[in-house]
Amino acid sequence: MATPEPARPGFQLPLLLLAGFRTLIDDLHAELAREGHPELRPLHGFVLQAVGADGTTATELGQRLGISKQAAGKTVDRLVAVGYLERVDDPSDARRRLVRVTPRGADGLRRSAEIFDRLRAQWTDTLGPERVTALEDDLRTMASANWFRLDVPGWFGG
Amino acid sequence: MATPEPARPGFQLPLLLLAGFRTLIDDLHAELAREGHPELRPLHGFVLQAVGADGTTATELGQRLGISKQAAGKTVDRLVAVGYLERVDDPSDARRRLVRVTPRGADGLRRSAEIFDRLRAQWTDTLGPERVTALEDDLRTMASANWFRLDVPGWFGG
DNA sequence: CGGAATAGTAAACGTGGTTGACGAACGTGG
DNA sequence: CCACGTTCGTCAACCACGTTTACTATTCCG
Repeated sequence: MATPEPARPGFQLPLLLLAGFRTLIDDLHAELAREGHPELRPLHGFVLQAVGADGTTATELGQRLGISKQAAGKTVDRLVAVGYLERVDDPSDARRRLVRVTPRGADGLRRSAEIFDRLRAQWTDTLGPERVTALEDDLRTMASANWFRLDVPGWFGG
Repeated sequence: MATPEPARPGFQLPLLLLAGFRTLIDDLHAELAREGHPELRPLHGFVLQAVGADGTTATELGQRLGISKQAAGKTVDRLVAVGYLERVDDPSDARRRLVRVTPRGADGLRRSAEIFDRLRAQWTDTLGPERVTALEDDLRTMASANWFRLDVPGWFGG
């Protein structure tokens, strides 16, 4: 047992996927902080994206993100506190409280999209466009994506 | 503003990387639970891997994982509670408490490696071996991996 | 109109992190 | 040889993000 375990090939794939994701997210938020959005946390971009331009409710947001309505509500609370979301009463249903993106939230969302585009351009500059699209195609094939709805209205701007 | 935003290409890359990672991790833990390790949580495999065969201390574990020694200590507590790690006194330094993988922990680690190998084989069956190695190579190129030390002794069994 | 379904909130809890403080043990220089 | 500085572990308080259970208020519908 003094000899180290041999390297297992399967271990590297998840680590590399995670490292790639973390690299993109870390770069994104470093740049977002530089552009005036230091409070934006990694999850917030997904949430803002899931709220969408038309607004939504906490319950529907939870369904879109694959989390409970309570968790969605608490996340909305935090984003309201930092000024990226707002809650308004729904005049047509007194039970509902519409969640909407504020102008500041829309600015953060727009900048996030631009930064992600630039980061992807860095990947295509280094690897070549074909390699990046091949990588995306392969991940689309293998990632069952049953843990959240990629095709939900609001994701990727529809 | 009634028209939806056009789809931004940069948004998809991080989502796909995350989806790929989550798919692997979810499949791993579903299989681990089937094989007698339902308590093993996604992070635990990384921690067991980082402890390594020779054991380590909470402080060094924190450095390997890029987290504080307090966080590493609490994670070790949880893994001790479920029987995957043990703490023993260091006879050569009364301040230190060595953290070691128990036989049960070693079993979970071995099964994780085998399951990851099988999952990677599924990827090569679907995409072809060249595509998977190309994907890994490209991620190695782009993932700066400055958020944790991939080359630390203990990671990937050396 | 009354019961079922739905939206939101509240409370308690678990997990995984942080920072600050502190005692005990180590090691080294005067 | 001993006092001081460093290191290891832990405690406490806190935050982010998620869960389940329980509850109220409102709306929908037979």
